[in-house]
Amino acid sequence: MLSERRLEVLRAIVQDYVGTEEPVGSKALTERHKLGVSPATVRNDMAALEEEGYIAQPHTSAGRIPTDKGYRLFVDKLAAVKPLSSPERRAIHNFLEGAVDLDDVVGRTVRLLAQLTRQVAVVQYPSLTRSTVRHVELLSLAPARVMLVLITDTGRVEQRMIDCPAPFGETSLADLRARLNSRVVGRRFADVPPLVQDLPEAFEAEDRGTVSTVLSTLLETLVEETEERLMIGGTANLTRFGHDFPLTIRPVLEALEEQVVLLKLLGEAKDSGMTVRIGHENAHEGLNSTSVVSVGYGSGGEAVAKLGVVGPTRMDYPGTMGAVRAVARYVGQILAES
Amino acid sequence: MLSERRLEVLRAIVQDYVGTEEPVGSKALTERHKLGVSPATVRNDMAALEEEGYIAQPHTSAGRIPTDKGYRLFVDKLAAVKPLSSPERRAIHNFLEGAVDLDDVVGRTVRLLAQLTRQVAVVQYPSLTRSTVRHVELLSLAPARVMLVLITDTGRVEQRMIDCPAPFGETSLADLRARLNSRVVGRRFADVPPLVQDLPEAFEAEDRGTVSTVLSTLLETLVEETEERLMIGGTANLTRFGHDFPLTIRPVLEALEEQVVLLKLLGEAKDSGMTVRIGHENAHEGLNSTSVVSVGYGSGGEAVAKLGVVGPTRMDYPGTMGAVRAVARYVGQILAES
DNA sequence: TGCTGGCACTCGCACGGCGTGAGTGCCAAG
DNA sequence: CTTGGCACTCACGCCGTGCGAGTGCCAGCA
Repeated sequence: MLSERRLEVLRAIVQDYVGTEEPVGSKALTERHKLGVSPATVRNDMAALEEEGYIAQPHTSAGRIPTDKGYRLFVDKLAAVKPLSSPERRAIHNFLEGAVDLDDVVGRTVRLLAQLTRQVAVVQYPSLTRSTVRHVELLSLAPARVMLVLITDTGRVEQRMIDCPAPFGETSLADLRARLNSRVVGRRFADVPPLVQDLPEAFEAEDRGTVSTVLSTLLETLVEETEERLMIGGTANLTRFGHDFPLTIRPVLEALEEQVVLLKLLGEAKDSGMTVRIGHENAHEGLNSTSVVSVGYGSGGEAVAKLGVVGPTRMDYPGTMGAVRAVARYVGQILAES
Repeated sequence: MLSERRLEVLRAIVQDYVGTEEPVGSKALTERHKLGVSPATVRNDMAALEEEGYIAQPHTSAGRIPTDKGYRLFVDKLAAVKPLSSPERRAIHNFLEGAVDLDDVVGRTVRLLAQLTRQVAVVQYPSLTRSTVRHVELLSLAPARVMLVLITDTGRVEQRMIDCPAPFGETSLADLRARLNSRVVGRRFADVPPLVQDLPEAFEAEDRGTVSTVLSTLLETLVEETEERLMIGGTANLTRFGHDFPLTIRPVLEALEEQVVLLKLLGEAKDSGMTVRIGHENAHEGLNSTSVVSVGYGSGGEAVAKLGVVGPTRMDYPGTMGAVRAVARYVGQILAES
């Protein structure tokens, strides 16, 4: 177990390195932090910390920088999430307040988060699986062509074109629309399937094929079409990464373009509470020199999607975590209102 | 007027510089191209071209590189758009063929274009103004709350929440829905306003306020909500820009994040035919060292939106223009089919 | 008049040696 | 266990040099 002071030294190293982006030495440390000991002592502590793998030197006889393991210890034990100032909170609220629809909410959130953290922001659209049905609409576009429109409580709208096996009359359509809505409105997606299973039986034999087709399309939309979408922003902040550019930035940009990768990334995070993945903890290779801070958000008490930021492992964890948490809360609030 | 050979020299300079990314000298030129004259002659020609402002030397006694003006002359007079190979065409077609909805079409297009040109691709969603109405749906969510859903022939779906001035019955709603659709389905957006103007008169006095509200929301959606959306991709290709990184890439990433800037950029392009804006011809400062190749595309013969790529001024213009034009054609085709 | 080979000149760039200084590890004393 | 002292180590920046690609000019030739 590391002594109290050694942890303090680690904390100081992380803070200084995050601030200056330069390896930090024993002398500079004692000058900037009142540790109450001499540089020589700090050197001993540093040697111990290095032994344990919490810090490393880029070159012999240069200062130390934290390792992934060091950052991990820092966020787990040494860092308190920094709450935002109240002007900041107000700014967030005002900024999100003006949103007119779901796209706008997500768009504003992503810009806000990018600006606040000065890093790359990722916001997942509220997931379909956990939300509830607000309305199902059926439109007859042609005798044997129906459009299914699904509206969710988070304001998301999905539409599907359906080619029916047989012509389907207006009255049957209205009947199906009414029955469908009376059964599923207000229900969570996961609960829908058993509720509509027996619907075909209520119809004439000739219509049953179409009803089944519509139902299966609806279920597909609910389940399979839980293909999550997301929005990213603040990629320009990547230029602040480091001086050794192309090598660092390239794989990150590539990873960000692969929505699949990002979705997996967010998916791996805990469902509740904040998740911080540091450097090599990220499965995707391109993100090995970045950290991802993510958290779930939702309209009710429950999380329906996740948002977060991607930045260099050398980031201001307390500040970033504070911003991410605050934004998630406010977005949840906004979603609940609309 | 420049002699035939001098134009030929300019063409050779552009081609070589695009290929090697290095200033090109007289000797190298004569070696790689059979100009039939000696380096000394080429030197004289280069001096003349420099005099006219078509090329410049980065440092005294280094090779020449084309100026914006030089590229302009090149694309206007010296370059033929390079048609794609037929395997490439087939690949485009196959890749776009599988799209399931509008988002998917746009997403695939942007990835395709980025991959093909190895640059940043920008695709505008089909504009609302020029398309036609496929269906208007009205849903009663609460006694005085109506949702308006607009479906366009390009597959786009827009929804709006409407708070009614007075409760609005199901029958009135059905009535309005029927009348509305019979008048506007198949119409171009621009033609809709006069067609619905007198609709309120057909309703009871108590409903007129609501009908007016719905109509004005619809018109707003049609016109004001022509706020174009767009999708970008291939930002990772920016890393191939140059060696003097952060300075070059930063403003470009920033510009790309501002959808407004991009929309203006595409808006400035000609409505028909391909537009190439080179370096400082771009109004936005961050894009002064990039060129933008854009073209309109549409489902019918007419353009409904634009797409293009953003790359370094030092780009393969013939190839890029060929790819952009080909992709635009195929997308138009796909849109017409669906 | 226009093209060519020759020639002297320029200057960016890569290379190698050198001095500097921040930072380290070790040690002996408090 | 802490502290001051001390010798050692490199990364980094600076500078001078040589090289070579490229230029401009000029005189000769078709």
